[in-house]
Amino acid sequence: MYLADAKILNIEKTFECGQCFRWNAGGKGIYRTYNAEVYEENGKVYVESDKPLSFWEDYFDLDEDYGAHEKEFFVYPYMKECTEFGRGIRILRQDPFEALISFIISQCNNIPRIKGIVETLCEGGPFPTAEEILNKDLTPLHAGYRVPYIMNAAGEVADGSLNLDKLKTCSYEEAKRRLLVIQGVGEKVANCAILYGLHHMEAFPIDVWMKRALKENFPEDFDAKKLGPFAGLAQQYIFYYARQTADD
DNA sequence: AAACAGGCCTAAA
DNA sequence: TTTAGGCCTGTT
Repeated sequence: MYLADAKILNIEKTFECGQCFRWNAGGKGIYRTYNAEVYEENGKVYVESDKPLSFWEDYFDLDEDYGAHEKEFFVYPYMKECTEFGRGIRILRQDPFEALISFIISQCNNIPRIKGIVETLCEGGPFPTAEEILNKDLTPLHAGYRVPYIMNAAGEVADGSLNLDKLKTCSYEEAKRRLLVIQGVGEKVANCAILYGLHHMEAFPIDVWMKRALKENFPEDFDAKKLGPFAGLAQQYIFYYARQTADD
């Protein structure tokens, strides 16, 4: 199925900019995850999957014209090179529960290990539901102190005290206030869950990489709010640029 | 061997 | 309101 022009959707950047953990390179220009494959051919991006095209158009946020929002980023001149470098990244509309659990796992971990733990949790199938997680033995994850955090979050979702779908429709502030109550969810994890899982585009997660990038390349009085309602996209450009140009 | 990795929690000022 | 130390585990 034809999905998008590769200029609009760059799959390599989108899957490797750090927002998701289950898409993996499956050959030249091909990315796979459970039951789906996305590939690029002659400047066009295609998807093969049981799910309908409309699902993927939504998943890749293709209705949104990112170019129209990028102008707001340039209140900070450094955003020019970040944006140029990252253009083609789409902020994925991921499943909120999967995003929440994945970013709980991400704390104080590196990407290969995060991916390993998430894969083990999925056992080759779809991402488990909250109920399935509660019935699982998580020992094989070797996720250490994060395990009780995972169990606790799954418990809240399973018993209905945390309704993630509802948080999609309320304000960014309200969603964050609710998520911060969960044990193991702090400012950073909450913002990741909100941006990648709830798609509130003003969320601006700051991790150690972002902290360094902001300190080195932006004024002392940097304020994410000045980037406008799509600050989360700006964050992705900054983060991706910082990581890709790091000399390690 | 010791330090660190895409944080968070708690205790203490 | 900010800061230090501990936390599971795997890798360098």
